[in-house]
Amino acid sequence: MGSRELSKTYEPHEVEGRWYPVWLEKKYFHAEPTSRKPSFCIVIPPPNVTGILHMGHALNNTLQDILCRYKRMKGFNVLWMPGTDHAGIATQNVVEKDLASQGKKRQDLGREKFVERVWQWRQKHGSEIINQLKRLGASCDWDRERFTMDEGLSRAVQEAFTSLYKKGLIFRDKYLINWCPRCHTALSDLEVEYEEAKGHLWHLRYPFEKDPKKCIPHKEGLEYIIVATTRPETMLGDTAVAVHPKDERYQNLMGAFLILPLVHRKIPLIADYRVDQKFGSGAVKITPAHDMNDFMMGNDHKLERVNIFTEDAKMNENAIHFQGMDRNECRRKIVEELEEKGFLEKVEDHQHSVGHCYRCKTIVEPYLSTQWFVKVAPLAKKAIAAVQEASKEKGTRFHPEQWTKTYLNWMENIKDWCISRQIWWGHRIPAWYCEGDEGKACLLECKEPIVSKDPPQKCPHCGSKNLRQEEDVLDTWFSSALWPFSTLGWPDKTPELKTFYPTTVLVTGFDIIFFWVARMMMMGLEFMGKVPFRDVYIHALVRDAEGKKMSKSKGNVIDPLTMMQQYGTDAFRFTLAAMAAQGRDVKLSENIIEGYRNFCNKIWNAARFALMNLDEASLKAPLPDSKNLSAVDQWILFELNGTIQKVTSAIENYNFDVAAMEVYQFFWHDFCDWYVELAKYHLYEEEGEGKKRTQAVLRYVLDQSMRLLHPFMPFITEEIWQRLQTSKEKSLVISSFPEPVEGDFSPLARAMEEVIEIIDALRAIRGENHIPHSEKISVVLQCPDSRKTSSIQSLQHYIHHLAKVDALSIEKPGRKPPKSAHAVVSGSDVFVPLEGLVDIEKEMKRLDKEIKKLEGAMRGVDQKLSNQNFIQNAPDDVVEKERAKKDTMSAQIKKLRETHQSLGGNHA
RNA sequence: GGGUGCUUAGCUCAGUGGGAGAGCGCUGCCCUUACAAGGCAGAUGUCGUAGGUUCAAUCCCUACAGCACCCA
Repeated sequence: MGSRELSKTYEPHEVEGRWYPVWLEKKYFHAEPTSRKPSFCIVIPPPNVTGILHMGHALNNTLQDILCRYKRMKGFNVLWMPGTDHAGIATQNVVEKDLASQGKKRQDLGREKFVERVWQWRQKHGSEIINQLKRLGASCDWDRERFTMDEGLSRAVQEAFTSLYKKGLIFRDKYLINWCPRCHTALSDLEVEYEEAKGHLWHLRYPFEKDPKKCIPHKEGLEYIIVATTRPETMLGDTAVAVHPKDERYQNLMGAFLILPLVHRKIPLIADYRVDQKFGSGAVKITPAHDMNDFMMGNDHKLERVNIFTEDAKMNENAIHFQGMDRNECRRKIVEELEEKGFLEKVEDHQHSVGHCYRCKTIVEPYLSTQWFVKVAPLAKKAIAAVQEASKEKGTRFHPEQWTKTYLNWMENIKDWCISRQIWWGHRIPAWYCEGDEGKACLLECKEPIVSKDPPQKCPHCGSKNLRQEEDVLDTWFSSALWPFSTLGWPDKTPELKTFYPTTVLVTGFDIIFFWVARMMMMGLEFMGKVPFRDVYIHALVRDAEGKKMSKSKGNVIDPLTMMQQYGTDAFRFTLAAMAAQGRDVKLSENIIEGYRNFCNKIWNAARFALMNLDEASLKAPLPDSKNLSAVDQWILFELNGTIQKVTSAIENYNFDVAAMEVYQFFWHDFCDWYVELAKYHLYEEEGEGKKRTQAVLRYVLDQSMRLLHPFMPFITEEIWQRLQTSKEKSLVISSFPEPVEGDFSPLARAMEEVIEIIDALRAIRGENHIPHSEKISVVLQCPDSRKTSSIQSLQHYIHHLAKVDALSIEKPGRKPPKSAHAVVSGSDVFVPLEGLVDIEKEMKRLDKEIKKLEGAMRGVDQKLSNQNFIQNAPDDVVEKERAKKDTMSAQIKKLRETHQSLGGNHA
């Protein structure tokens, strides 16, 4: 860092490798609960331990990092709690796949060896995504990194489970659950993804029982009833046919019996209000063991449940001669046989949605089995209230607010949560079953599971030591639900919990509001008595340029690591922030990132310019007292102050895109386009005070800009900022965020605005008349206001400098200079004599266009002012504004017309 | 079937009850000693359609169309 000079072009890699190790070494990201600063805490949405960084992570963590870095600079004790999630099914699948490549199955290893193997896998691959987050610049407190399967978090899981069980909020029951026949486990309702699929609707004939003693007489000729189904193979498990009780077609048939084809089981025709009369024939087959609606009807009508599948979704012993077949094969065979025997009425095409496992995409099977459930209704009640009654002081608020509805709607219709999984990788359920001692009968109570944090020594009922632990593990989301407090040390009463709970804000995507946010709300309120976070910021999902979800199979994945490699991390992060408009998808394409890479280059070169023009003395110089500052200095400080305010309020309100755009606009278009160009006059043309003052302001504004940009672009800003430093502060990470400079800069800033306007007008004349840059022009300014005249006079060197003017005369309004281009700005007239310079025709065209534009605007204003209702009803200031507008415009039009005429035009 | 959101410049998207914006792209000029990954200038919009509220609607309300997503 010896040299302050910067290389000619911005090379992100040189900069980005340098600073992160320093930040870590100095422990800038570490938070202590004993700090006296106000606390700010975010818990990271833990990525899957086996995962690699994708665009979703990149966006999610960039936004969190912006908040954390901003708050750190604002003087908060910032804890960004990092960690990873054990991702039960996903991780088990990955390791199983690895085993399969060696021709082995997990069963070959046995549970213990297999779990050991998964731990090895984690050891090897678990740090990959963490390193990628570091590459992104994430300012997490890595000393506190947690994993959902580590010891402390496992203890939290056991504590939570036993506590909920004791309260009756966890129970075990035989129920119809979603079963993945490939993963071999139960799934919660949320873990099933529905997809529209083209299928068929088979209309089957179910004949009535002929035995008159057991059969109510029915309409002549009606010997069978038609039922429609999308899954004909499930007919093997039918135990009834249901119709709507008011369906006229079946009125005299209620209570009749049917004979199930092929199986020859006698099943009743029942009446139930849940049947849709309009669907098919109005009669539906009821398969309580394989359909959720049928299951509920079966319960109410006390129907038998006949399971026809094995755990692999193959046909079991109840499937007569179809036993052993795969469910798809069975479907084909059964349809064939039904048709052969005359039971098939017809087949229609049918669109319906089919549930798939969210981990392996296999079609899930509604399956009857004994599982553990969380009774969520009582927990949801509090979680609803905490959001509904949220205020500044308590509860949880969603940003953008619209997500509140989504959350509440789901919470209010919540169903019990199936939490047991038949896999090996995860938190094994802390429940034991008494197997009883040999030759001794067990007590009835022994059938109850023994739920305990520590392994029980003996059965509390019969004293048997022959106990068997529950084989099932818990849904990964069960441990994730505890994340905001388990990571802070719960169930122990730690200082961390006291200082950082409730956490300040959760940043996540809308796809896991139900999976995760809702469940954390319930568990946080249950175990901590307080909401887990005060704010929830929901960001968009990253999609490709066409708005499609990125997926490997579609091949439209943009890899964040490639983008960082190619354009630099800072540019990439800034892109994500700039595109993170609330409530929208982020449509990402490479050329946008490229654009922000160019912005980085601009920053780099502006800094390069500054460093080339600053010496050691000016680097140490404080910002001069405001009364000593020039108009251009005051103007840039005025703009800086506005930018600081806008950026601050935008970040505070999670408007990351607004914050990014504001600072972009300021740095490029105010600082680089104008201030730097104007400053060159002082730096190149002056010596002494004027130059020194300009150097000090240049350094100050650049320094402040680096601070404003740092939360978005941590690396390049640190690099530049360090080179501006002479002592004191050690790192931008722990420096202070800008506050507006004190002083009223608006009068001189406004004077400067007028000068800028004049320069703009001259540039437009030059540009449209194609007067080359090398050609100097003479300018006549006519200004009726004497104060304005003197202010322009004192600032005229800027006009000379930026508009390449050689002769500038400032006079009272009078005779128009002949053969001149003419523009009207804020009350002054700008003339550029054109004789010998350009074709007069061009200038006439330009004037004509300008006049037409003004006339168009004038018409609108006139329309309003001639409307009596407008004059009467509109607020006075609005009317006044319109009047002033009209005056200015008509004066401008008049002047421009005159000039047009004087050049030979024929304007009336 | 229920719900939520979207429709603004060629593209991607901001935005507001009183004169339509940005980035990219496009056109012209310029290698002006920080930057050609740049500078200066310029062109482009019945703000989805039809009604309504209002002095005033791109913005608020209603209906419709199209698109996206969530839930069943």
